[in-house]
Amino acid sequence: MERPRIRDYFQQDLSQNETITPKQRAILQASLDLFAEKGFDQTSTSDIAQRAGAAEGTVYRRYKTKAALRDAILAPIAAHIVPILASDFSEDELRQRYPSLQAFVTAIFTDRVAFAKANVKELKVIFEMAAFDTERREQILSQIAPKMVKQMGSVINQLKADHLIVDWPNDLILQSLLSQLFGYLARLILELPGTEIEREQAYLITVMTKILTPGEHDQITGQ
Amino acid sequence: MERPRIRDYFQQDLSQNETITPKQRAILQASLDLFAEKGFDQTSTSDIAQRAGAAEGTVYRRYKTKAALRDAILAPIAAHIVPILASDFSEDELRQRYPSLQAFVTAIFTDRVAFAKANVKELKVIFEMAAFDTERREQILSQIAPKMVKQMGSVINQLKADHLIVDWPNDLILQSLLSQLFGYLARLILELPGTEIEREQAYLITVMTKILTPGEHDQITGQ
DNA sequence: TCTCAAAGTGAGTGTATACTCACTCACTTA
DNA sequence: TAAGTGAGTGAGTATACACTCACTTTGAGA
Repeated sequence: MERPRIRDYFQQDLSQNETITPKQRAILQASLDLFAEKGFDQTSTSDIAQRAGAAEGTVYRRYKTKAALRDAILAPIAAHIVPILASDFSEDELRQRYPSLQAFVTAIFTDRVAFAKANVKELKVIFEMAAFDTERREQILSQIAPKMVKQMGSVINQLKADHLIVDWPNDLILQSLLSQLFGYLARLILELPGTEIEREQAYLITVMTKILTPGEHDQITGQ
Repeated sequence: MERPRIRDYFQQDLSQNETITPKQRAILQASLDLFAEKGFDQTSTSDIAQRAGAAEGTVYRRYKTKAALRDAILAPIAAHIVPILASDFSEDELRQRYPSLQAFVTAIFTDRVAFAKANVKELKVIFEMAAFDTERREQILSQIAPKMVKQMGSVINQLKADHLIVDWPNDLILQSLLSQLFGYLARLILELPGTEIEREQAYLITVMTKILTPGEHDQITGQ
């Protein structure tokens, strides 16, 4: 495995923002926690102040509005976390040819799942935003989607050329893989009764491999 | 196809509630639309009154609180729509043995997808609730999940006995199928750039069939 | 020890909005 | 036609909450 610890990006980014005081850090943390627990609208600024052990005025010292506070939380997610989850590959990885399909699937998804697990709260907040802020959703998607299609696309094309995977349109392939990934993440985020997570993860990889394996049933029906 | 028009349940249920006046119906419809467009918290009762062409007082004549209004919308969804989507089969269908895997998958999902399409707004509202109302989510799930596991389980067991599908644990099979279904629904609900929906639907069935088809790669790895 | 700037404070303010209530009006029944 | 009923109304109320500002505390540098 040996891949860089992706989870650090977030911490990094938060502390890079000039010098952030302990109080302000507490406010960010409390906001993130409360937004994830109750949702943005259900969280009042006085809730935040209370949880952070600060006065309400302190919340407004750095962030002019409640929305700006939310944005300060979402910014590093949009800037680092989402691209990582959605598309970024190291150059090494892109150039590498995968010996087997299973190797590819394992390489791509293992660290992403681990990363998502480490950032459940952030994902919850960003999903809430994505659900009703149409404009912002489209903005983020328009940045992510083409990159993802392009980067994943080149790997997929390689695998296709090596006859390691099924010959379907790339967007359809991506859709079914992402569905599996998000189905799994949904269980994490919503804390659904998730028997043994380890077993699910192994299964996830098996299913994805199976979807991609070339075979006789690959013709798309009903066309 | 020839299956009963499931989408009528909702209309039915709404009008069954004693005698509902046109104004009250307009208020329910406006609420549903606005909740789906902007979310529950972003919608004020005066918004609703305005959209419905009624006075704000009229909103409160039948529904004592804004939350009660939301519940009046969610109740029929929880009572009919979600069970239909999630589990209910006609007795006929349960007794029937499916000649092929593809026939099974097609039968199960075609009408569900059609049904979901016809109820996008309702699904959006119920998903919003499910995201942050932990208690209610668990309540609904505890009603639905066992029924689904039991009903789908018996069909799955039959198919297993006939060696038509892979021999995985039922919950894992359900999870991967539902992931595909919800991945598809998410595109509908969020109105993501969805090239041609017809193609996607045919693909959905193909992928599900492929996941279920028995084969050599079926051993779950990393166990 | 004093000074100054920045961080922190919390009582106070304006506004949005959930909800109420005294009233009107359309309609039915006697 | 008179009385009664209940749906509909919208100005009014109480409250919660985002945001402000005059003031206090902290701590680094002289």
